Amino acid sequence: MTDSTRAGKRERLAAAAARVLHEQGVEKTTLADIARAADVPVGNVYYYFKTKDQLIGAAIDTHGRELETLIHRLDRLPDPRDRLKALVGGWVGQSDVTARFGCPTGTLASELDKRDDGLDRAIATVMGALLDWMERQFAAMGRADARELAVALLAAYQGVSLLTNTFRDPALMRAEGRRLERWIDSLA
Amino acid sequence: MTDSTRAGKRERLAAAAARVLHEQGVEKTTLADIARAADVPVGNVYYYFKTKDQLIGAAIDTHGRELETLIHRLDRLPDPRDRLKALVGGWVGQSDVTARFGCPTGTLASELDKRDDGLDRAIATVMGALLDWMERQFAAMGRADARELAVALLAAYQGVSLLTNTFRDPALMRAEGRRLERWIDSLA
DNA sequence: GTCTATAAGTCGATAGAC
DNA sequence: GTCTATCGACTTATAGAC
Repeated sequence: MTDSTRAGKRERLAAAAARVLHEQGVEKTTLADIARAADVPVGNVYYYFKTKDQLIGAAIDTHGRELETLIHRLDRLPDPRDRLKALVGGWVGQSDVTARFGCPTGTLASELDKRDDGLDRAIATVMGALLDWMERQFAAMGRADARELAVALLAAYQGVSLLTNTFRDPALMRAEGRRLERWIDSLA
Repeated sequence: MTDSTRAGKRERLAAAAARVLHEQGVEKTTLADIARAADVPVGNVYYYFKTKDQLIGAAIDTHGRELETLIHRLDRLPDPRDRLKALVGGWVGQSDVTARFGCPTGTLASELDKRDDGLDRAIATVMGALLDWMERQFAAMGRADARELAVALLAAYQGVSLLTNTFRDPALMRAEGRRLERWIDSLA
């Protein structure tokens, strides 16, 4: 089998893992679940990943790259205020998925914290990259308290994602999105 | 064995479950872990609870009663604004525990959502009771948008709890607490 | 390189001794 | 009523056939 096919299966497994881990949670997801979603035989997973942890790590990397792609798209907007509001708009656009499964990054971070492996540091790095980007936008708006505002905005999203998921009500996310856009506009 | 001792063991199991489930997470916690924490023989757990789910349900009830006790204490304060700020102050006081294990209610809600049983509705009820109480405080302050403000405040706490836990940094919770107190004061 | 069969271990739950 | 011994199901991981 050629290297390209081999790489294809590896990537398929990582992408399927990212999706299934979000929907079912880390502990409830078996390697069989991921293998089925990726259309790869169960026992064959270990040819590509030595342990389940390594596969989870690959899923985190995949998720991190998707988040980077989103950030690069937002960077095309000239005004940092518009970039932040576009980010909020993207969250609101995902409110139905969030009501069912929660925020992909947040639920993963919450679950991985309870495990002994070092994977919680990997998801913290992904979340830290988003936080740093948000801080740069607030700084470009001339705010001296950019870091604190970035934490507040990301926390507002993570929190309303949890409530949206707990009460299974996408309207919570939509209302909070409107409130956050007004808040961004109100900042000097 | 008398009924009082039996009730004592039941309550000890439920209280130990609430504590261990918060620290280790639902899926990582075995019945042996809970039995050990409650100082009850492992197999004997099934005399008091028919299934693991029933024991988790009892832990949720215990947690809900603790939250009710807190709310009753806050209700003694005459000003609704002071009640909300005292609630925030309580969150900040728990920032070290939150950095290690996250918010007890939030992590439980996030984990139970991934399970098939109906326990996610039970924790949603607990969280809904807190949300309703917060709404009443904002309404007493004369706010027509009391519900939306209650969602925003609870979301801010849940979100910063997740960030505090992910980055293992209690200072995040303390800074957000100060910001939220200023925000409450700023409301008409 | 790819996949099947199975080993090894864990956990929830039960049967039955005391 | 209390507790021990153990069953049965499930999951990760490996050995080895093709």
